Parts: sequence; C-alpha cells; structure tokens
Amino acid sequence: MSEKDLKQEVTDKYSLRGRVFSRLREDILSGKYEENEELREVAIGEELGVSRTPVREAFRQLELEGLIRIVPNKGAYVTGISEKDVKDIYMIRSRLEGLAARWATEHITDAQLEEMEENVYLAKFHSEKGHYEQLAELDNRFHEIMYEASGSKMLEHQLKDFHQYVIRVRKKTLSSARGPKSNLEHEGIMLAIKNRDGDLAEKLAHEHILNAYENLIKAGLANG
Amino acid sequence: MSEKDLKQEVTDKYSLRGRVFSRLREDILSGKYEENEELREVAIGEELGVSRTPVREAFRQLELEGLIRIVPNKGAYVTGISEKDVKDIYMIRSRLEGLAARWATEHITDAQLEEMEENVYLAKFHSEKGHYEQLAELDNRFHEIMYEASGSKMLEHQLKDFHQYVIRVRKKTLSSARGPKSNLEHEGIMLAIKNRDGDLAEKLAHEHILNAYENLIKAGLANG
DNA sequence: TACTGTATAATTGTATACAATCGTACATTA
DNA sequence: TAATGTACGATTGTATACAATTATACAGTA
Repeated sequence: MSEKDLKQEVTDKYSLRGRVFSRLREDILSGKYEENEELREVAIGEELGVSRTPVREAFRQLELEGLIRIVPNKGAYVTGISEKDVKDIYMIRSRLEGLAARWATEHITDAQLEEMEENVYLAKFHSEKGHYEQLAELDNRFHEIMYEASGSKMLEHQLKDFHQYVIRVRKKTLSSARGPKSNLEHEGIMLAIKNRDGDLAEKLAHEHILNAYENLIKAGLANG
Repeated sequence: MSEKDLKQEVTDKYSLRGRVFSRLREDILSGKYEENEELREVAIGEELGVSRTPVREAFRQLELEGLIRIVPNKGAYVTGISEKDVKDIYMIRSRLEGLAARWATEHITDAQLEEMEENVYLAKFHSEKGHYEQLAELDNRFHEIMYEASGSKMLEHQLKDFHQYVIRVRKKTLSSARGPKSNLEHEGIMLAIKNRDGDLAEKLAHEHILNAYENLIKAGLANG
C-alpha cells in the first residue's frame, strides 16, 4: 500500500457517478453555473440521462471538494470564492509549492525534467507570439509536472485540489498567464531543480506564487 | 458568502448519512477496522440500522477524506498509511502549522489566547502528574485553537484534515504526547503569538512539528 | 394592515428492487 | 495434473418508489 494515494483520485470514469462528478466539476470550474446557483438533482440527472442516485453521490463528493455546498433538506449550491479565500489559497500554495519544488530536487525523473525544460522553452516561444491560450495551458502543466516530480502523492493531491480554485479564479478575473515574467520564474525554478538546489528551488517557487498573487490583485480581483 | 468555508464541514449530524459518516470515520480513526479491511455496504447498514443508500453516500465522502479506498464494482477498503505518507504529512503540516501560527498573531481573539494560555498551564500540571490521556487531549486542543485563531477557514480545514491522520498514527504507534518538551514548545509558540511576533511564531510552530516527527520515528514507527 | 396557521407543491432523504459485475468453485478437456 | 470454461453466489451500481422536510401561497383573525 505504500505507493497508494491516501486521498483517492476520482478516476472512475466509467461509472455514471464518475461521469456526473467529472462533468459537474468541469461545468462549475468553467463557470457554466453562477455562484450560489442551486443545482437540482432531477434536473442534473435528466440533463445527463441518469437517475438521482449517481447525482446525489457525485454531489456528496463535490461538497467535500469544496465546489458545492449542501444544505440539508434544501439543496446544493455552487460555492462562491471570496477575496479572502483567494488570498488564503495563494498563501497556502506558496508554502506548499515551495515544498514541492524542494522535493522535486530529490525525486524528479529524467523524463519529468525533460518535459519541464521543454515546457519552459515552448512557453518562451508562445509568449513572444502572444498565444495566451497556450501559455495558460503550459503554465498549468508546469506546476503539475512539479507536483508529480515531488514524489509525494499526498502533496500532489493537495496542490491539485488548490489548482482547481486557481483555474476558477482565473476564469473569473479573466486574467491570463503573466507572460514573460512568469516564464522567467519558471525557468529559474527549473534550473534550481536541475541543479538539485533544494533551498533555492523552494525559495523561488515560494516567491513565484506570491508574485502570481500580486499580479492577480493588480489584474482586477479587487475590482471585480 | 465571504465567511463561508469552501471545503464544507460535514456537520449534518441529523441525517442518516451524516451519522454513518461520523461513525465510520470515528471507527476507522480509532482503529476498530484493520488496514485494508473490506467494508460491505449491507453489513455496515445493518449494524447502524440504515439502508445501503446513506452508507454508499458516506463511503463516497470517506473516500475523498482519504479514509477508505473504493475499487469500482469491488468494494471499499480501509486505507493504510505508509511510513512515507506519515513523513509527507508531517512535513506538509510543518509548513502549514507555521503559517497558522503566523496568522494567529494577526487574528487571534482574546478568548482564544486565554484558552491557549490555560491549555499550556493545564498541560504543565498533567505532565508533572503523568496524566498521558489528558495530555494527548490538551495537545490536540492546542493545535485546534491555533487553527481556529488563524482566521482562515481554508487553512483550518486543511490542518484539521491532516490532524485526522496524526490521531490515527498515534493510535497505531501507541506513542502518546511527548510530555514536558512538547509543552515547552507550545508555551514558546503561545508567547510568540501573544507578543504578536509572526516570524518567531512561524519558526517555532514549524520546528515543533519537525520535533514531533522526530519523536514519532524514535517512538517506533520505523519498527512497527 | 400585520400576523398566524394551514394546505400544497416541490425538493431532498431513505429504502428497496433490479441490473451489472466480479470472484470462486467446480466441471471439463487436453 | 494443469489449464480453461462456466455456472452461481455475493457484492456493487443504478433506478425508482415512498417518506420527510421545506418554502410558498393563501385564508383567517386581531
């Protein structure tokens, strides 16, 4: 069991519940539903062509994931994210990403390091071209690689959970990746990992998230 | 919504599902079930006098909490905690407890600070008397106060989640609180918070968890 | 008008019936 | 004997029926 994830991934793509769960999560994160919008079991079930049972089970999981809030005997509501929540998330992430970077210096595989280098290289290209869509995608992936390279399923799961919120916040604020500056920071983290410099990697990854938060605030979260 | 918790607590004590969830969690944490023991829906349901439906919903939540692992079409199994998991948990906690301590210097209320002082004082008493049961209880409570005093529902929830594992590990290793040394560290953290010294509070709380881990290892996790 | 009680419809909570899946035991065959 | 196929039982997955709860509208009353 030592290789097993404590917080089990929901990967049961082939059960109805799994499909409902994935679909709802996607729809909530993509902003299809308004904040505080009520989700009715029958309506969701009909939309996806399933009964209430798998929908209810998916609801229970989405509740623990923090995406909806269930009021007993009343209903399920899409959760809002307050500005304080966003700040807390970024501050917590800053610590954990630092830890992930440190551990990556100890556990990263050659293949992962290669993908990281490629990621940084590609991001530089797309940054010059102004391809924001691809940049955001690469940014997400960069962090995912680092989570995986940390060699800790526990930490990986925690950070992926938080990343969900990051994606939501980005959609909400319409703020795309930060472009060149963010890339440079990625490159620095990557090099620190490559050189197996744990202290530096942790420091840079930590600061990287703080910078991302600063940028997010400037980009208008405070206004919107 | 700004005061609402993103990761919703499961406080629905009055629904059958809520009761099943709480009961199973308690039983798993208390070690009633062996690692990898299979939990059957009907059996659990009969034991608690409910049908499979609330049991299944509770299972889905316990899965996300990391206490059980559900294999599609097969069954639910109590998750094991590997030595690496324990190490990861403590390392992650060390960062987050540090953050909680720092934030507590900013947000702690007078009542919370008072309870913290009382906690330290009482612990000193029970430590001298060798009351290990009460010491463990006070230790748990000390950390909980700090989580609450952090003023961050996000962080509080994260840390309480991890604390579940800590309690499990303690049961498993039969290692009680560390006694006087741990108390002194608590006192140090408390004073740093009282003096509103964020840097010191974070540093001490961080080290406190690292020390607790060292102690745990010595206490025999490596052997058991 | 403002307040209270009640009937009703909508929705969630739970139980149960049925379908699909998996593991095991046992028979069959080479 | 060893390997393979198959029938059966046990268990989970899903749908549906029924119970409990909630919100709302509306009538009655001061």
